Amino acid sequence: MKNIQESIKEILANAVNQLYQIDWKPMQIVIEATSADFEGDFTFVVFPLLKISKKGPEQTANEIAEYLRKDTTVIASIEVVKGFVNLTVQTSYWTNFTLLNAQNISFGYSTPQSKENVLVEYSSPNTNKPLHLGHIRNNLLGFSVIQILKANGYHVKSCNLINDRGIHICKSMYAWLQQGNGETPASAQMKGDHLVGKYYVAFEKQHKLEKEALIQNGLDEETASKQTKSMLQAQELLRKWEAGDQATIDVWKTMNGWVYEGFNATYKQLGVEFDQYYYESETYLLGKKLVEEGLQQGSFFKKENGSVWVDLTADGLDQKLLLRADGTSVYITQDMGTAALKYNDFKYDKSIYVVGNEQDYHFKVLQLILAKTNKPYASGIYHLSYGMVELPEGKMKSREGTVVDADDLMQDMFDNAKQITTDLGKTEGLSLDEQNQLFQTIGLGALKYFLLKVDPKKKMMFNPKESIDFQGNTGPFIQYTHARIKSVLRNAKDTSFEFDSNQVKLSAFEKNMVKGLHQFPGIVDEAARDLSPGVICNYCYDLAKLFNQLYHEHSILKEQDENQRKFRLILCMFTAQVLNRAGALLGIQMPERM
RNA sequence: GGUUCCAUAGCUCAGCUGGAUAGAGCAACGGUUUUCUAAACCGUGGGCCGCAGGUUCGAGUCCUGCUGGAACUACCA
Repeated sequence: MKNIQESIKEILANAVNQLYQIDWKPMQIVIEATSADFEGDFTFVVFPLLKISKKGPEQTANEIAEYLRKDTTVIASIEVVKGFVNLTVQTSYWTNFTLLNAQNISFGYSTPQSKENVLVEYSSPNTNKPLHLGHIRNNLLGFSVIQILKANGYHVKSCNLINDRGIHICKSMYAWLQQGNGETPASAQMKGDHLVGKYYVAFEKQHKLEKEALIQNGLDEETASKQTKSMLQAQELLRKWEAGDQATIDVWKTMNGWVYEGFNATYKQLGVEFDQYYYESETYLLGKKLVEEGLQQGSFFKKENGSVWVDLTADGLDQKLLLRADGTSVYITQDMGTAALKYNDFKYDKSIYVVGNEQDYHFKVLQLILAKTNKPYASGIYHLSYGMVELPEGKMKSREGTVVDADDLMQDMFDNAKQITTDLGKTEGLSLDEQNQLFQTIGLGALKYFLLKVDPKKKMMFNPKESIDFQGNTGPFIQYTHARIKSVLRNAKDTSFEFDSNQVKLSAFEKNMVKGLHQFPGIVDEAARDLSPGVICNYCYDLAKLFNQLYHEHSILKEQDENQRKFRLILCMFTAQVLNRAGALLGIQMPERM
């Protein structure tokens, strides 16, 4: 069945061509959903036509309306308001649409894996400290974007690049060696990532003390920062690591192992996963090799001290360092290596990096370098840049302890969900396991919706003092709507859907509901185009709102008219289905009851 | 200094490629349950859409300038 928008465009193109002797294709006709304040389903704006019609807006609109009224097979009625032609579609279209799609579980989704190969890299943590709220935004965004792309028919794989190497982990290692007394996650009764994070903080504390002492002795801050005993020792560990010193590598492996265990627990709770892991310790050497190649091709150049650079002044940027004078690699070197490795593994058409907007410059540089060295995958890389999560006092900073820990936050959400659910007396009849499952679902639903509803590009505010809402435009509101529908469906005795759909009359509420459901495929498409889960969130909220209005205005199970009652039940099924599918795109589960 | 991004109700945010009287939630106040889940529904108040120009039949949306904020501009990752 052709979709209704296309049909209307055809009809309009036909009308306009006949009336004004032009040759417009249906493609050129723009229609939009009629504003709620007016009668109609779709609206055609005539202003762009005025130069051709050579008449006023109202007169032109009336001429078109007059022409369209001759054929009522698709369009039932037309109303003209100033330059706007408001079209009302035949009711049978809406009822048929509902019957056809209510039980179609792939409604809104494209044929699987018919489009390009896309690789999405997300999460990409450092291994010296636990995950925080910023990482949660990253993880949820990455996961959701993957689901959205899959729903649109892309062949998608995910990966996580672990920054397991570098001065940051050496800092934790040094502090642990100095102060740890062999402490382990088991002995400390602490998640491994938190334990390693504890030593990172300990390092920073000691480093700060030593730095202040050096400043007292007359050194400037920058020099002092480099000259503390802690920092020199951490640097020494990094050198030993690069030289392959066994004892150092053993400590490194052990501590990273603790961190991975901790990360995996957090990932599992968040519900995110990865097809493939990459480790910086395994990609940076390849990066170095690529720099050497580029040097020989003449894409890069060497300075007197032996450091290697790329000149991007022609592209409006500066010169950028690729290898230090001592031959060690920098961040971009490693990313060149990873890009090559990823392409080799996945042969992607598009490679999406879910990384914060503080690295906009970095990715601009990376893309230019890949293009300069004629890599076939240069044009396919795309930086999905998202804004920082800020606290009322500003940006989160690990070393200053102003971070909202991921595990703590999830625990808070769980506790809040438990509190509210218990207060509302909704734990009755549920086993302890079922209760915990429910608190988890609701708590995470609130958190995920809270983070995903904001446009990814924009920075967002989180105030730890004000807990995340469970009412209004929130995840639990949508989950509640789903549970409410499921409750109605459970109570429905007559589940046969044999009835005369021609007898169904659509009230304003029912029609709004159907129109809302009708939008879903377009929304899924839009979310993929913009790589924005927020689009899905807004849609879920609107749809849930529409259902609650309908629910309040109409009785479903007690409706006397059998045709009408059965149609409403179908609408319920359809709505629950779409909420469920839309929730899946966000990683939000829809409970059967709550 | 340079580059990029942002600015909408007291607060947190929507507003699709320019379209009709700028919308939600929270917070405040008031109402709705003998009836399918009240985590709901309805209502009231609250806006020079940062400022000034420009393009257009039409600008929160596009262009220019200005003000305010953020990030980047490291031989850190």
